[in-house]
Amino acid sequence: MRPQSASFDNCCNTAVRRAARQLGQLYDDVIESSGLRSTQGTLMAVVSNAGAATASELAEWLVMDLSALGHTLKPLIRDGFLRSTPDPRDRRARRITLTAKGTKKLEQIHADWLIAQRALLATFGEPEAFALVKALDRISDPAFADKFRSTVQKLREQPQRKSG
Amino acid sequence: MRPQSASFDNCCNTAVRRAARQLGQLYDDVIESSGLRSTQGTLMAVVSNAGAATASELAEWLVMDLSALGHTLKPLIRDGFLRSTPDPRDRRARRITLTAKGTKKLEQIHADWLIAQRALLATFGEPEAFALVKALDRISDPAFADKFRSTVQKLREQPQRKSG
DNA sequence: ACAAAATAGTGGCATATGCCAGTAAATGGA
DNA sequence: TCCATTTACTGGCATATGCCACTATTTTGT
Repeated sequence: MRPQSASFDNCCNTAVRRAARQLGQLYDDVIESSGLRSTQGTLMAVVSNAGAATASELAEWLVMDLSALGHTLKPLIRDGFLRSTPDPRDRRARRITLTAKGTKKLEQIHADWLIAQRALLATFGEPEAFALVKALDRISDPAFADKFRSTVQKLREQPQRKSG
Repeated sequence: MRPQSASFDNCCNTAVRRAARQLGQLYDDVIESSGLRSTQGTLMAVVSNAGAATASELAEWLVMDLSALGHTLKPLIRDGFLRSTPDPRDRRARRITLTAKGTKKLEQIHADWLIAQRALLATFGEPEAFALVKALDRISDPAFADKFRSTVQKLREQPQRKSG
């Protein structure tokens, strides 16, 4: 099979999803002994880093739908790794924090993650890996989304204008 | 919030998943009028390109679990875009093909996808976009997965060896 | 102060994706 | 030929993720 239909060549969306599946499988295997998935590890790391953020804040950083985040938080709360406590100053909001159990689990995951990180740098190349993360972060930037959307808008208003 | 916990800095897995969500939302919006998601568009494009591949072959190219692929094929078959016919030469296998309806739908999606592709190249930069796809394709290559796994193995056998 | 609008979450439904167990068929020896 | 193994798929269960509708609060405009 050719790498991809000529008509849909170089589709960044296709490529990024496929790579996400590949990396997900590789990282899941590495942290397998923790009993958690790499997606859950990421979520706990972000929660830990944020300290006591609201679901909205976490969703924004993760570029994730708020309700989707709520769904993914559920098993982690159910299993005692995370806690969701009402914010006394805004009774609509809840603050997401790590429990003691969650903190310990995150440390365990971190040890395994280090292996994965070293393996990635060694097999993909350090500068290449850093450049890749940088490019991906640029795509995840809300400013990129804004620019993309307004460009789509413009392209739709004046269809394929002949150059020259 | 800092870009990410210092301890989990430059996690390629986290970055690629986040970018996948972002691009997914952007591309889904662009092809929204088709009634399909960009993941489904990708799947149909791959099926079209493959001609009459088995689920196993499609799953391999997509770096996707076979049963996961089976699940995602279901709604497209149910809605008449794809067809799954038994292979007479190997009665375990089934050949996945586009229906006439699916072919027409894919053409419609392609027109929208072209807009998204032009917008991506314009906002992210052409050389940067091509380089990104190339890097992602390298990660999706089975050879990369093999190298990664064997490196993990080695790192586990001889933990952080002091250099020098 | 009050009503309209914005914000924060939750629950339901649908697709996306993975693992495991089970079925069916083909393949590879002895 | 016959059985063990491998291959192709299917179904069940769980998480991942998004959209929409709904509830509860807070904020805003007058």
